[in-house]
Amino acid sequence: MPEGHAIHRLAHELNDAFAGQRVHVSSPQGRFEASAELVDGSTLLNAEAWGKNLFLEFGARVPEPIIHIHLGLIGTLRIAPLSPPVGEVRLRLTDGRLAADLRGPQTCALVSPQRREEIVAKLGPDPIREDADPERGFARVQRSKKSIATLLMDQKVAAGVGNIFRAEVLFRHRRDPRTPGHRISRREWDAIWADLVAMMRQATDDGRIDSVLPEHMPEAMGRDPRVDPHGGEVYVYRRVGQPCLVCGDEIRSEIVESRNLYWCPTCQRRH
DNA sequence: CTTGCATGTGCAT
DNA sequence: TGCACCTGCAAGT
Repeated sequence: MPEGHAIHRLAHELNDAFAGQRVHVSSPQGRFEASAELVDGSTLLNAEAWGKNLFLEFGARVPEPIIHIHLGLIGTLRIAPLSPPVGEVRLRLTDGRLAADLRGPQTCALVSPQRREEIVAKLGPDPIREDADPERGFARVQRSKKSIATLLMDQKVAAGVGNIFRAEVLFRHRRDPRTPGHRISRREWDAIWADLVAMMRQATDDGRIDSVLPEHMPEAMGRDPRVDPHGGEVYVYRRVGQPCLVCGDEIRSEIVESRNLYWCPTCQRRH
């Protein structure tokens, strides 16, 4: 579920299902019960995504209560026809026809508009948002000795980018993931940013990450047509030991800062 | 049945 | 750098 595109998609789905309506808000599991009661029966004004963060704005009270949700690694939020909750449902929104169930989030908290601004202020530009300023991301990259792979996972550099997008965008730009940030030129950053915008917005529309370009389609390379469990066609993500779709060399992986990093040692060089 | 792993983050050491 | 946390699923015993 949880890279930025999935959160933006969820915001759209929640708005389509509930925005402008009064909703019943509950916490079947109980862990969010007191806060759920405070907004129960009020109108969902808007659901908005910022990077991997989701904000649900409710009316009928001043200041407006906002539910801040971050799915973390394992959280899910799914909308389905109303039926009795199954398992550990932290938060449920329902209009009587559809129900949105939140499970296993890293964060589900009632916050004030001020608090929400503090959370947003800590984030860098989000490629999916129209208001994003890539300059802020480049400023951090340019003065850092950290690798571009590490920097792309930094939410202050590009909010919403996760392990799949960082691996795929670096492949698409033939860039060695270990290249220090200060060696990334302005021109290259602009190209990487533009690609993140394109890939992440497409993924938001599609509900899956397809990074492989038409000229490298897996069929042409004799690849097993089964797509990765994350639900898309990728060049390097989780393809350790398999042949690169471009050069045929074996895709490598290494754990960097406790996350798996994937890359093609032949296609991705320090140039 | 048990273990390990996952598209993530923050805090302690 | 390591670990805790949140949950579900797949693979192993």
